[in-house]
Amino acid sequence: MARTAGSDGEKTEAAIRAAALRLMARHGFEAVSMRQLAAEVGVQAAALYRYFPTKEDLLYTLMRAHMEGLIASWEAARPASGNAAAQLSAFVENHIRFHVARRHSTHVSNMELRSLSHERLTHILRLRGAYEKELRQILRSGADAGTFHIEDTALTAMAIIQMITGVIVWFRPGERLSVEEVADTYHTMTLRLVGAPA
Amino acid sequence: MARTAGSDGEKTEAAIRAAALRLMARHGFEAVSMRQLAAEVGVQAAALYRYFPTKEDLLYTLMRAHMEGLIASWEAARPASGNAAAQLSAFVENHIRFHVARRHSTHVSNMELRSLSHERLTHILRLRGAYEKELRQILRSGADAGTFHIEDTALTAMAIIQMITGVIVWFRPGERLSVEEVADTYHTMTLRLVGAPA
DNA sequence: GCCATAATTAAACGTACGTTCTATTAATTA
DNA sequence: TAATTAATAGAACGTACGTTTAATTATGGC
Repeated sequence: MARTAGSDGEKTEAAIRAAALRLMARHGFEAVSMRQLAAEVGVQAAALYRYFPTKEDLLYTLMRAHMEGLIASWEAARPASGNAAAQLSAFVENHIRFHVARRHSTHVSNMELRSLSHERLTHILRLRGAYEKELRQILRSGADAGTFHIEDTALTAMAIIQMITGVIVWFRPGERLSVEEVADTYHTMTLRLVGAPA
Repeated sequence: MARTAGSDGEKTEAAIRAAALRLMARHGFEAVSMRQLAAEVGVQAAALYRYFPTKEDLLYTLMRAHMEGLIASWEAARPASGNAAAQLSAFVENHIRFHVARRHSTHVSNMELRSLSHERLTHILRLRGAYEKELRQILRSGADAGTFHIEDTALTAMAIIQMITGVIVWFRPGERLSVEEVADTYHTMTLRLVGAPA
């Protein structure tokens, strides 16, 4: 056999991406073979190479899409003006909503950095750094205005990011709490964490 | 060649453990081959099988040691009495000190759970659950006493654990901040997070 | 209906993997 | 010093990996 009836490049590529995220989130990048991925898509392994030149290219594409999506999401959600507390609330809410809606992608992006080449790792880390800088700026502006009480901006930013990213480790949609409730509680905790008045 | 001059089982096993933690923390469990590990130890791959029957056994041994060490460390550090705030401070400080002192072990224990068999995964998660329960009890007692203001105990416990475990992602000893300063700042942030009075 | 091209299969390549087997040497005990 | 045991080396086994090559079939424009 060769080309199959109804085959379509765009659909196949999308199916590969989705299957890769699903499998890699569960088993890890190294543990997922190209044959296993192809089987999940319903295709032969060689067909994957029409869309991604190497396995690492596939990983890099997925990670870049995740980070660029996160940054774009924040740019769309960021309040045009408003005080630091409002900006921080928007940041926390956007972060949690984005990650909960993309569990697989988040797991892959957080766990598989070490499988990237140095060059590509650097690029992904640059994107991540730009995103985290947004949070540091919010914290600094709140501290300057006297709204927040912060000992160390960089350290507090890392603490907040780790706290709110960690949601996806335990959160399961459809269980005890809804995304809204979770986001709301984290938002409250974050504001207390930075010493903002209730 | 066969047995080498000065070879000693205890030393070799300790060397294997240390090398495994170092390599697996950097490259991940799946990416480290038994031959690579053996080379790091200065031994042939077959020699590893005298100490660990399979690669997964090695991982399990390392993870169990990490979790049991963490629990033992907390049991030794836990204040015999004292209010919830003091207990929480001790918990945060112990957690950060323990993990910073065991960077490699922590990375492996946090990242490689999916490489364990179901049975062994369950056992490690049980240990982790027991440890986290300690924190939830502290939070609950503080909330009951009116010292803490907590919306959701389980959620707050996860948020705190993720925040303080995340230290090892960015902390590098010998740089800008000392472990003492980091632990101190996290301790302050944690108390604010649970609404404890300054 | 023909032709260019897009999409895919089937088979193969070389390599590396986890693990096992057997032989060999060092240390320990008697 | 002889016998026993502990610790390792070296080679091999079967399997699975990422990737490449060549052939084959479906699709869409004329």
